[in-house]
Amino acid sequence: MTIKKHYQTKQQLAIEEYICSTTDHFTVADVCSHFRAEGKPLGAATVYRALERLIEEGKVKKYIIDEQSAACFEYINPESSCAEPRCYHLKCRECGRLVHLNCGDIEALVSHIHKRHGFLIDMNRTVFYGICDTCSEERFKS
Amino acid sequence: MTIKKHYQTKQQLAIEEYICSTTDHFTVADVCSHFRAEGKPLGAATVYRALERLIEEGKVKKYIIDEQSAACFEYINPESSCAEPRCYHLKCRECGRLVHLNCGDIEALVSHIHKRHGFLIDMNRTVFYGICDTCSEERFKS
DNA sequence: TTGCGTGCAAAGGTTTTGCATGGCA
DNA sequence: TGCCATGCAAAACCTTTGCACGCAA
Repeated sequence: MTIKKHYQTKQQLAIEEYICSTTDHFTVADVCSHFRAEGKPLGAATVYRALERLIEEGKVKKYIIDEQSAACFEYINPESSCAEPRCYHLKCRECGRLVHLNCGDIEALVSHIHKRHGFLIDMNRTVFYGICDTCSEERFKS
Repeated sequence: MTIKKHYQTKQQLAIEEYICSTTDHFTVADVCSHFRAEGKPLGAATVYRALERLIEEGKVKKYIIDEQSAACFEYINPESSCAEPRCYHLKCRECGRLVHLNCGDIEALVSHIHKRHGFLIDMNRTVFYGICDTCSEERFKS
């Protein structure tokens, strides 16, 4: 296996700059329409390929919200707590909020499952789905 | 809103009988090819519609494994362990295999995160991504 | 007889791939 | 100059929908 060279292109920089400016999650269609509106259209394939690379670099995460709508992506700020290896992600199904969690118990579980069940979980690719505290309080009120 | 009548057809009975016999998860394509092999082909639309109904009835669960492969379904035997909430899913990024895991430690973690971090994880929607034992052995060999 | 279910094909949407061209190093 | 990235279109894929026909009740 050979190491692939990585060229830095205008499109890639533009994409990264744009997604850095987003505070929320975005889809490939969002990125495309943003650049189309600026008169500098980008092919969807280019966006998919750029995001794929950013995912490998750990700068972007991909979320499956539901299987027949477009995938959601999110920029991971390298200076935020997410740059730490002990940062796990919880996604609220209700409000869509992404919660960061730093919890040693998760590491313990990953270790346990590796030793006892032979499966090595990659927490950078895994997202817990559920309901956040705010939304569960909302539910009780109504 | 009117209540819809529910006709019991041969196809629906056949589908339910087949998926009862599965111990694992299955896709719509699996169901179709099973009946095609038996010389009694079923339209995919029929299978989707039948499963949709079974989901409403609580007999089947649908898992989103990843957004561009087919959805996974699973029969919920009312008497089996899967009726319990202790059935978790691990997806191998290498071979794509979906592994079932029954591990009390996961429940403990879910409980811990709920109590200490206020987030209620829904394990029916959460899939752990990683590398399975078979694939990690393959890696060391090469 | 009523009206739901089926089956086929077509449409819908997202994502991937092929290939010629353009651009980075 | 070598090779990767881009862009366009086509393909691949899963899933839904429309419509005529069949079949359960």
